[in-house]
Amino acid sequence: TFTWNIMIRAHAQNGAPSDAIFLYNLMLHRHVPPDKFTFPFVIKACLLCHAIDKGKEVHGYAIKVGLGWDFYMQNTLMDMCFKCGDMEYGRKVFDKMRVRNIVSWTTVVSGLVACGDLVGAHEVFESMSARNVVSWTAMINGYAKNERPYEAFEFFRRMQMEQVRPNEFTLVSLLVACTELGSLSLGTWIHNFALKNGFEISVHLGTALIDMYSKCGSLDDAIVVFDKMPRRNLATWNAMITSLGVHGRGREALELFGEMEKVNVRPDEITFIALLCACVHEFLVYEAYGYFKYMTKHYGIAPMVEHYGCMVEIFCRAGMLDEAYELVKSMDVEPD
RNA sequence: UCCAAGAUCGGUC
Repeated sequence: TFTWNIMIRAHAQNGAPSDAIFLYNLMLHRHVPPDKFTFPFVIKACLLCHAIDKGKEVHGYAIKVGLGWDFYMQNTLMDMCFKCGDMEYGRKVFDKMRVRNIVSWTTVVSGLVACGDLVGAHEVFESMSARNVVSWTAMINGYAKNERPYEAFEFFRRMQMEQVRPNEFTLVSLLVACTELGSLSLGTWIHNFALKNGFEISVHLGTALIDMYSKCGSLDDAIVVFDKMPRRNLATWNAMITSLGVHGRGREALELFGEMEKVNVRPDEITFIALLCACVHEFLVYEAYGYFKYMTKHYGIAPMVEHYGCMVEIFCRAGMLDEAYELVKSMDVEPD
């Protein structure tokens, strides 16, 4: 059973959730008894496959073998229900739980947030007897993502009054709220707060800072953050390239792309949207077409409607209406 | 061996 668990977990966590479910089926077929560790892995795999019915079936089986009481299994099941959009069933599982821990409550809060039910999430949140940093961050993130930045900060204030220390996730959510507000001063305050409290400028925090500074109008601060970051990932590079392009520094955006390739970060479709946008701003028709072709030829990325949109725009601005029309006719995606 | 929260995807309308 131990070995089966390891294998199921490995597949569930490495982008092969259907193989994990297959292994589970095989396990039962060979009469290997699953234990309490098996079920959360399998249900997680069901979540990743959006196989909500299979997840419910696994749950039923867990109950049958007497493991229906397990926190981990029940919490994972709830998480699956909410993330697959089945709010009612998620709540039903929660209501039926005889004992709940803080993770159960927080899972419901973040599940309702994921379903867009901020009112319901808030209600559950207020009825919690204890809240940790994850519970608070789930609410803050919900408000930040749903264009309610003031409430995000109101919860942050309450959280501090209750002496709960924010973590990196909290700060990233607050930066999203700052970006929403367009408030450079508040964003800078969060940045200083992070530095004062000993937070490393990690990949996530750094990328959120670059995005915030750029969208709040301070490209220079974004560049400083980018240059200081000890580690960067694809998203970091995309954020910086996008920012340069948006601020009319398209040439530098293209140069930065060259650096990105030099350090062997593989660009994605978003990188090329950023590059084509940079070309649009600088009227670089020839370069844009070069990148458009290069994207597919060198990286095997199929152009999306956004890429075509950039190309059409740049052709039109250059007065090359025939080229624009030809391109639209050749599209293999639906025009928007 | 197990559970919950986070970032980049433009301009325009």
